[in-house]
Amino acid sequence: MEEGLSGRFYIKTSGVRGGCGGGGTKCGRWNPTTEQVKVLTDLFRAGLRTPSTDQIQKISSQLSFYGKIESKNVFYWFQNHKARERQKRRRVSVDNKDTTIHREEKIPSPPTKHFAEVNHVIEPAERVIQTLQLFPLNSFDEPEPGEKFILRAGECREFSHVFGSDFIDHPPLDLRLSFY
Amino acid sequence: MEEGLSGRFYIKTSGVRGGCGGGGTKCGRWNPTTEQVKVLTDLFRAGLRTPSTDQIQKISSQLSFYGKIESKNVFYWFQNHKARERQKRRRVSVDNKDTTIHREEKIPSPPTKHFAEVNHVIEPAERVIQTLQLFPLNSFDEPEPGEKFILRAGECREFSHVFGSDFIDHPPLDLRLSFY
DNA sequence: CCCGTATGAATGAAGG
DNA sequence: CCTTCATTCATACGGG
Repeated sequence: MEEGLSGRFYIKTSGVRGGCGGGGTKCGRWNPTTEQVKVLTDLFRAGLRTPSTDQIQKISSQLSFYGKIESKNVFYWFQNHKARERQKRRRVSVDNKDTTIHREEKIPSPPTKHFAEVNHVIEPAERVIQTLQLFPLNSFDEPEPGEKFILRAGECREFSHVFGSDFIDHPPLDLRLSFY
Repeated sequence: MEEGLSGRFYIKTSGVRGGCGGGGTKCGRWNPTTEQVKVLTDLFRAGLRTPSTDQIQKISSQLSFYGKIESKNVFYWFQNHKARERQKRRRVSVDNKDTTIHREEKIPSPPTKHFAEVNHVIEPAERVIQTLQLFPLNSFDEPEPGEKFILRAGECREFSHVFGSDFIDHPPLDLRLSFY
């Protein structure tokens, strides 16, 4: 979607916050104008993926007409755009792969409060206990200071202890999540 | 990005918590069910901060049992959760240091070079109509499968067709961007 | 209804 | 090229 202007019509040319347009304001980060985005997108659509330094220069120059912009912005733009499209594609494709165990249509869970409702009821349907064997390997970043655990690659294959150690209200199974 | 997102007239779902899927309602954004949130939170508490693509897939699959969900939702969830925790932590520490004062000064990002900012400003004097003759040579990567065009070295010097092919609203010039 | 807050989503910028 | 961080935008909600 188009940045913050998705709906708002306020011109982004003049940065509201972090805007660089204002008199002598230093900008935190480039905020492309719609025109700039458009051109970049078109170029991308046309097939441009990794512009050379030269091209970046030119594009940047051209786009500077629409607003402040630096070469690196163009560089990053393509880099990000490409990477994200790829990632999106990756995720989507996998999502499509029906990895899901859609049993039946989700039962409309009416009660949805933030904290209340701790005890989730297991529907009288067939109950399936599936093991969430995530974390086959490196998966954890160092917890922020103060974190209780530090789980790292290969050290944990399940969250048995984790879930068991806390006041989890899931059925106290390892990282098994009971579905029904 | 382009995203078919109606930036404006979003027809957002009725807002049945976590029940976007039910009844064929179209949802604008994922609304996690309590169970989903719970599991995610637990995983987070357990120390998981940045799940790999793989893990994201698995988690997503598991959670899809509780309701509609895509991998990107999981991805974003962790991204946001981590960021916000950090942000909160930061706020706190700042608060401790200087209470009341809302620091507005945003130290312009440490001069992280990298790009020899060659950005030259186009003099308002000379009116130039520069042709974006990009792509003098290898500039395109193979488009992801599904890409419409495949422009390669030397094949295209301008994007006339590109721009002309769409509903561009720029002044309908080739890839010429008219500067004054 | 309007507003404040929590949080999903997007993306610029880096680092590796 | 990949992954991660910071920031910002857009909503969903609940309260007044």
